[in-house]
Amino acid sequence: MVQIPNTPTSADVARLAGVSRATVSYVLNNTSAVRISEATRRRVREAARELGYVPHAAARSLRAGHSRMVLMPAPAIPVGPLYSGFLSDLQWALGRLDYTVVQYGSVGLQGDEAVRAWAELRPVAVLVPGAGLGPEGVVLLKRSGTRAVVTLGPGRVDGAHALLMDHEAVGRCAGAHLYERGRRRIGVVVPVEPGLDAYALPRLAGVREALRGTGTGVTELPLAYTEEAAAEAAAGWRAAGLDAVFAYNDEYAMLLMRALQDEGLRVPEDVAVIGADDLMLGRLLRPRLSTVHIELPSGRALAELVDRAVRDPGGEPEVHTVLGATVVRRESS
Amino acid sequence: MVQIPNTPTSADVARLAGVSRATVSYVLNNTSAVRISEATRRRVREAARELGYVPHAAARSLRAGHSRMVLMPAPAIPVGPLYSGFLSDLQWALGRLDYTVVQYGSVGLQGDEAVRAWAELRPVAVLVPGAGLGPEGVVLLKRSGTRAVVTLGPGRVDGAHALLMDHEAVGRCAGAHLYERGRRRIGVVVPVEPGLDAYALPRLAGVREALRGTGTGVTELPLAYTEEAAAEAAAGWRAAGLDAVFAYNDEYAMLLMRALQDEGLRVPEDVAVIGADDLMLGRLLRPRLSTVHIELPSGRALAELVDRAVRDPGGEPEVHTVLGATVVRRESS
DNA sequence: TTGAAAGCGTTACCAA
DNA sequence: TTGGTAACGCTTTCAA
Repeated sequence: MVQIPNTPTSADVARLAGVSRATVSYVLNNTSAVRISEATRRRVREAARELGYVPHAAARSLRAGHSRMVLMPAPAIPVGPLYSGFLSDLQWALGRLDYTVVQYGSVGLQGDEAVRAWAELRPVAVLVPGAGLGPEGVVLLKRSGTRAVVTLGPGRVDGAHALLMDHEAVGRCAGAHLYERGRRRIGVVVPVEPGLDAYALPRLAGVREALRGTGTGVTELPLAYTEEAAAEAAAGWRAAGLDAVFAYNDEYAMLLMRALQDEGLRVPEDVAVIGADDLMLGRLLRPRLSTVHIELPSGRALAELVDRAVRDPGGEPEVHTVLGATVVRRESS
Repeated sequence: MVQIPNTPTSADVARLAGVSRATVSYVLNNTSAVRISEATRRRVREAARELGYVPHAAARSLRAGHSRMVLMPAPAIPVGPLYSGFLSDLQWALGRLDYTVVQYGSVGLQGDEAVRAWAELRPVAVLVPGAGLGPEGVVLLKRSGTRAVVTLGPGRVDGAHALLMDHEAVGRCAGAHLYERGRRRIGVVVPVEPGLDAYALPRLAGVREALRGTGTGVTELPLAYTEEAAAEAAAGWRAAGLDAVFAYNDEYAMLLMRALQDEGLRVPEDVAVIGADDLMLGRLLRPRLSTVHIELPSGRALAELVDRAVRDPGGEPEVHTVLGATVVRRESS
């Protein structure tokens, strides 16, 4: 008869090896404060291997009073290659520092509820992209033992470290560039898709700021990511009389540029188009798409910030302005 | 003097409310087997709120002997909108069933090591995309209490449930379509980027299968995702004499199509091009890009599979072939 | 060099 | 209606 195999515990390993649980712990954790004979070590390891023993992280961190888990809410919207690469880097760098990165699927959880769910896991650090965390959230996390809270997004939050992703700078770049190219009636695409406002509105504000006092008109253009919406926007273009558009990012730019061309407008003669994110695909269009190249912070730098913050939880919150924005002019502007 | 606030435990809540820890647990978990007076309930809740009490998930699952955590390794490569959407759906659907989805950052961990790291968290279920899990991994996970292991990828693994993503079908679709359009010398792009082989090779195999016995030549085309690589491939095109190409996906297709056009080749007259994934951007090209539309399983269906498997861990592994593939002919083929 | 035992925060059983 | 207590798996201090 087949025995349903119960999950082996360190006690099982101890029994099989003929030692105490303490000894098992010493051996498997290479505790240097205690000398264990080589023979015993082998017996223990062998027993662990034989049973397929895997330590229980919950029990361990319960006993230890802390974990090495860095928690991030999983992004709810599709992220581009830029951010994906950054995430991979970050995971790698934190892994090197012996942290474990875990993305928590918060889909469907609302602000405070989500924060409580994160806090239940007692992560040593929490990294929050975007703007979904308020000061109360930070307090709640710290109360439940989180040693470092880092936001990465447009604004800073009281009590948390911040990597300020200055999306206004993206808009400023684009706005200044279009102005310099002689454009004076500028449209700015603001996607209607939910969840993008956190980036789109600062970009719009950046354009406005760059053009303040120049007498240049800035028009907000809500746009859905569909061909129909783009065609509609293009159809009304001549009436609106815009001579340039900053299209939020390269994808919206490609969509809109095609619609404009189909409407018989010449790019860049009649209307200049610029995107953002410097996607490879933008170079393939004709005319080649101008874009704002965005430089994210290195994963290593962020990992080091996290590590510093964890080691000195009482320290002043660090605030870094990251995100380099530079115009890459191609042919569409 | 400011007291460094220790994380409040249920004992603290009990003390403040003047009741026992047991009562606190009853109230906060709405245990229906026990009747607690409304006055006590209020006192307990009030105390919990005041202290900012958040239960300790590790302690809870240690006591309970199980958790509701569904673990997935975090994808190491950028994923497109298709897969992102699927992930969001899945998280939402599992959330509805009261599971918590956690993506484990496995960057830098090798096969067995990664599996052990997952097992340490004692997830109730593990979902593994791709082909990184072997039968020993499944055994290890089950031994440490994982009630359901589901792979989602090209092949099945002993002991695990499988959602077979039949990428060969994608290739078969594309191959059959190109043949039907009269093409007889077909190239198939295989990205050189690491991590894509798991999808690219089955797609190639699918093309081969579709054309077996027809006397149609199938040529494997390694390609990097850069303009230079694409230009080089295009430069050698006439010599190779291929009259069609299935370009792995829409992004590689867009890249290659541009390079071919720049080389003076007419699409689709001289060479037919088809991609896969049905990205919006493919519709914006001229000629519009033909593609293989891929239908992933619904998040709800997978969530239900997971739930079934968790409830009946002894049951036979289910194997479902998912991933509907249909050709969307536009103008490039 | 090894073992016994305490305790981390919870919950569930059994008494009161 | 409420409280005491044991147990989950692990690490670590203290004692042998």
